[in-house]
Amino acid sequence: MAEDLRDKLGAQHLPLRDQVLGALRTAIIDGDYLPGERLTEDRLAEDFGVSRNPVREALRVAEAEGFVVILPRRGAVVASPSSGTITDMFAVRERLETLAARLAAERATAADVASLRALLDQGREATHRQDLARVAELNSTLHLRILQISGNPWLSSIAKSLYLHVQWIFRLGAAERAPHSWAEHIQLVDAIESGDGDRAERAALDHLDAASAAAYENAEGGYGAH
Amino acid sequence: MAEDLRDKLGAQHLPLRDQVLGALRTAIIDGDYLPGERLTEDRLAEDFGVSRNPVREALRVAEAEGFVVILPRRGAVVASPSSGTITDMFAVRERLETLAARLAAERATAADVASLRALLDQGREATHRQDLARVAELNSTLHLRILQISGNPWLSSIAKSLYLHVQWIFRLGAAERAPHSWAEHIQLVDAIESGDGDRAERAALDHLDAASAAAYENAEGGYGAH
DNA sequence: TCCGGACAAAGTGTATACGAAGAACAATTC
DNA sequence: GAATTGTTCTTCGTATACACTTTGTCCGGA
Repeated sequence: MAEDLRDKLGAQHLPLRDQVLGALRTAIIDGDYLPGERLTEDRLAEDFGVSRNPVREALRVAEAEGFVVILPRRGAVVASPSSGTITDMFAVRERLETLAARLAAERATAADVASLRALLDQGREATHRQDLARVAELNSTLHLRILQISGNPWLSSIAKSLYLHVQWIFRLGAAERAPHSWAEHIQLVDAIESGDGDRAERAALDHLDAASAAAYENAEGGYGAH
Repeated sequence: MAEDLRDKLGAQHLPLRDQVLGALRTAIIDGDYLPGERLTEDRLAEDFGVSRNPVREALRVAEAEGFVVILPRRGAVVASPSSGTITDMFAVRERLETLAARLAAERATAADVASLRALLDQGREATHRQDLARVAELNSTLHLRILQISGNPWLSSIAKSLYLHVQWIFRLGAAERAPHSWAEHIQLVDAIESGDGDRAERAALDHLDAASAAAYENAEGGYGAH
């Protein structure tokens, strides 16, 4: 994995630390670095083809985001999401994503709704094609888009971070939970379009409950809480 | 301000980056560094008596926490909380702190309640003594303690970060909002002790509404949204 | 006076090297 | 076998260097 990441990183010219952070997040979410795995600075620096400084800066942020745990003088390890973590995360998500749905319903413009519908269409199509990776991607995009439409930057950034962790947990369990969630998505977008905040909240809640149930099922497979 | 901070930093032996981060947060919240003020790495390094590296790492985290804004190749400036920020923050806090109150009500042990009551007592006493700084401190401690009792680390860490920003906004407006909030606090602790989640949520909501109103009033004074 | 561009200064982004100190683990000693 | 001692691996922090951007200044020309 050292080479492909290094190549990708050379291309753009965002600060290296941000590229490293992005690559690190992705690597963790994708399971390239497994929970509990030790991440020494030298190793990461070599994997990403950069010096230790950008790595260190990326690690601190990754710690703040909950992807790694840093033990002073002992270094960083990939965090280990436990089943307790899942419960806690969904409890918070329930509060935040329902708020996002409400705000989105109250504030969405016609263009916003159109962009959501477009994602829905693409999702249906991708589902038809059995393109699970694409479906998962559209799923994310849809959620993130709703957060953005909510127009509350705090809400958006916090919920986004939580959402990344949800994705991580699903990936670890190797499940996609693709097909059955689109019906819920349609409900949600309909509710947002209606402008009815209560209804949007309810739709979001239904969706979350289903997602939460799936997460548990998925976790049963056991990627280890330890 | 360089000297006193430097002295404090030398004492403990947490990683320097964490000490710097703490000192930086405090300096920003206390208004030692004002919104919009430029924070060059060299300047901070000198203020805190450390080299650039720990400063840089602290800055990245401070950015993630929303205290500073970093523009690539242009450096960091202290963030400028706008009145929109206040609205947005309280909308999120309303969702999260009510959840915290509910969870705390459902999970608090007798010892937990006792520790809250102790804080309440100290608060009443400090109010009597007109020791506003101490009152503010106890206020924070109480809130943070409730978050901790909620037993949800995600909730706790997110709400804590938001709470710091609320403090910041109050400090910028130079208001303390000390006396009148203790009655609400007592209601809240009573509700937590009762174990009634709904009641605790309601109490937290009342408290938040009052705090939010005060924040607006405070902001009217105008520390500038720009 | 105002504009535009050359030039200098300041500051970030990144790499590298080095020393000190802590943690983990193995080897050795009693 | 338990305690002690070394050794090694790393992190943590400092210092230094340098390329590259951004910013600010100064100057000449319209």
